[in-house]
Amino acid sequence: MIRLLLVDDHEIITDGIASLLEEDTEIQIIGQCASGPEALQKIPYLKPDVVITDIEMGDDIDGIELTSIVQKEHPDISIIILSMYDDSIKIQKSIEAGAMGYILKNTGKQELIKAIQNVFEGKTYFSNEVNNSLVKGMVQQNKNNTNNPFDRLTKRELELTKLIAQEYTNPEIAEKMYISEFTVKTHRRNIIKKLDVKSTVGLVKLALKHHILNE
Amino acid sequence: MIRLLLVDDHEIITDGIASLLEEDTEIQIIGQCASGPEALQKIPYLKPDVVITDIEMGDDIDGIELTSIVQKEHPDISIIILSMYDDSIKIQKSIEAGAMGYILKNTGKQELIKAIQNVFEGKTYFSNEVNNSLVKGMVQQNKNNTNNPFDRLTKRELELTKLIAQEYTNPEIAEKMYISEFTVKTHRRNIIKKLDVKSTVGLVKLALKHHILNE
DNA sequence: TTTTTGATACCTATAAGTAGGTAGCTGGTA
DNA sequence: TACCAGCTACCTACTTATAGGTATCAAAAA
Repeated sequence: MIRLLLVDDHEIITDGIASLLEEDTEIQIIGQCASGPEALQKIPYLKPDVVITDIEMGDDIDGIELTSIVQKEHPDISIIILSMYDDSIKIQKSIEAGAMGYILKNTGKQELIKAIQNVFEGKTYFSNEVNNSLVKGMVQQNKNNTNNPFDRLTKRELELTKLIAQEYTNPEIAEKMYISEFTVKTHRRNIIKKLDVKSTVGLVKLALKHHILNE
Repeated sequence: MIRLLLVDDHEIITDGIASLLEEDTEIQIIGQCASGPEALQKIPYLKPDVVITDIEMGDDIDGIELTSIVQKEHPDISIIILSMYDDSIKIQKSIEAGAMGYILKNTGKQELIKAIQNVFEGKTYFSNEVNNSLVKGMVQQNKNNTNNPFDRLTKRELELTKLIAQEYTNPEIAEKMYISEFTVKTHRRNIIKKLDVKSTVGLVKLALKHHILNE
């Protein structure tokens, strides 16, 4: 018997799902919440096995944040995102938040039940449609990254940037690159100017964003 | 007519594919290379539309690096990774490098042709099997991230970390948080000690890894 | 009530980073 | 041959960050 909690600010959705699943002998709807805060309040005593939540909700806590909090406080609860959107960024953020499944609101009853059963068993459930959107979005994100600012750097500048991003100090970098610390400082200045960042922090952020280290 | 270049250090693979596609009237094999460097040498004069490459090759340049270089120097060429491995990390790195497709070596002829046609048309092609591995891997990676070092920080420390990662200086942070610069410095020291990083660079790297900014 | 933790604030001292400037040498290109 | 970019190196000057230490107060927990 799977204890299922539904979270969506549209009652018609939670009612619809409840109605859809009412004949299922293995799934028991133990509650319906209209918001993230309400869900967080009720989870400790309702003790669901699986939570299905929408992303967009009217209050401060959206479904992704809810997922993150529930994951942290109740790691045994499996969470499925139920969304209208197959937006790749949202899918990625849901996974990062700890969701075990992501299905769309046009999903049929059979797939819904499959998703619930899968995550209850500790597996993941992402529909083919969601998978395709995710991958297409990742490829597109990468294309939007095509204009790589690090292409503006010379070979030595790029080498030096990698060492900065690996937490070496100027004296350490000087030693590794067989140059003087004066030269390191000059390169740093040129790099920061070329990349139009405020400081080393901005540089490191950009470097990680563009995967200049193979990590 | 799609001009196709094959890159794999196992001749039996490139021969096999060539043989498989020889009856296809829309695809022309214009070359077979046994290594990344060989491919990079030949691409400028062979001018393929599509490159199919393995990942693991004996020399310094693997298929992912090859993809990255080809993408940069010849952005009109579409690249498909052909691999034995459905390893999520490799799939992600392939996408980051610029691959438009990823198929496994157990792929049938029809799917191979579909992949080639798709990427030639500027679309992506990732098999369902690859998609599922990618998503499962991403979820698993996220689970491995569960032990979030930032859980060790207090509320104020976390708030201050976010401001550091947003490139604010100590005086700026002091002003934003209504505290003295001395206190900022003390917090910084405590944070760096708690997280066991070398410096601000390490802190920013960890912060980005754990998505503490909503970017 | 006592202890602990978190937040705040300050001291001294030093290292590291930032920012402006200058200049010479080498190799590649026009 | 002349020019340019990249690399290297140094100067002055200042800001910022790091690192060690100390201490008080308030709130929460034991």
